Amino acid sequence: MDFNESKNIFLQIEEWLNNRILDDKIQPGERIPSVRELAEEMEVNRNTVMRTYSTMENKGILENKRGIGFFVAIDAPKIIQNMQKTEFFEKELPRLLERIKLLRLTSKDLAELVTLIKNNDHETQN
Amino acid sequence: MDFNESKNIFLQIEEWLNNRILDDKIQPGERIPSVRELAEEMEVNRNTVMRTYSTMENKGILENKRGIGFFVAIDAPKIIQNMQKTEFFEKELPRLLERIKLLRLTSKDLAELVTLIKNNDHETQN
DNA sequence: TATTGTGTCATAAGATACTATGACACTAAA
DNA sequence: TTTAGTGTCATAGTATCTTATGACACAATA
Repeated sequence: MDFNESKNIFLQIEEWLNNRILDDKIQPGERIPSVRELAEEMEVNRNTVMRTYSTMENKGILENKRGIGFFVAIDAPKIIQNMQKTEFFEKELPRLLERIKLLRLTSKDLAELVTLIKNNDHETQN
Repeated sequence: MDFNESKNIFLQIEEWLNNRILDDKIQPGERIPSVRELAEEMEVNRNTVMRTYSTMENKGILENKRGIGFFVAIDAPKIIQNMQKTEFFEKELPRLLERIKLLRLTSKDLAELVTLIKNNDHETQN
């Protein structure tokens, strides 16, 4: 995995895992790779992965069975979604709006955005 | 200034300065606060500010006159805009699209975005 | 010239992230 | 019971960011 130099690795792994859960690539109740496995796969130290798993366990996203492994909590998707939605509207969106203003982005740039979001309307009730 | 814990301080200062330049709060040719001044104002070490100024000088955003101070380069806004536009379309936008998909954002959430961008159309030729 | 404010450089120290490694407790399965 | 795979903990070392501080060269000004 290629990591962003300006952000902690264990946080980037958490983000990666969160996205996989939200995207149903890992499902609630399912077991995730062991600390050692993921560490080797990502070419990272055991302790770094351990730190990711621990923080996610504290947030209720992961559950742990000693001697067996880590599992995705049943309501993990909901927890992640709530967390990220808050983060999105309170920090990322304001930052995005500011960026759009400063960079003078136009409707042409917006096209792809709109069509994508329209599709979400059809899937969910609003 | 309140810094984000998960990102280097000297980078956050750079981002802050870039935004002020793009927003015309600091204009090309204008002198910016001295290393010591900004360090004190932001409650940060001199060397940290120095690092920010140095990296920005290497990018051509700032110019330096020894014994006098740092100045905003004439074409600083253009340089910053090019850099950020690239960054935006190659990294932030893909990340945003992914986030929208995962969080199932709807048109209601999009409203503010659209109106803002429409305004940019009136100001710029496209 | 003397003073003050610039940037610049060097050194040391602290904090934190990450790595490397070993050892131990627990669980499942041969 | 033995073995292999889990998580867990402790220790030490490395790298990087940040701080703290002093000293020096340069420029503007009284």
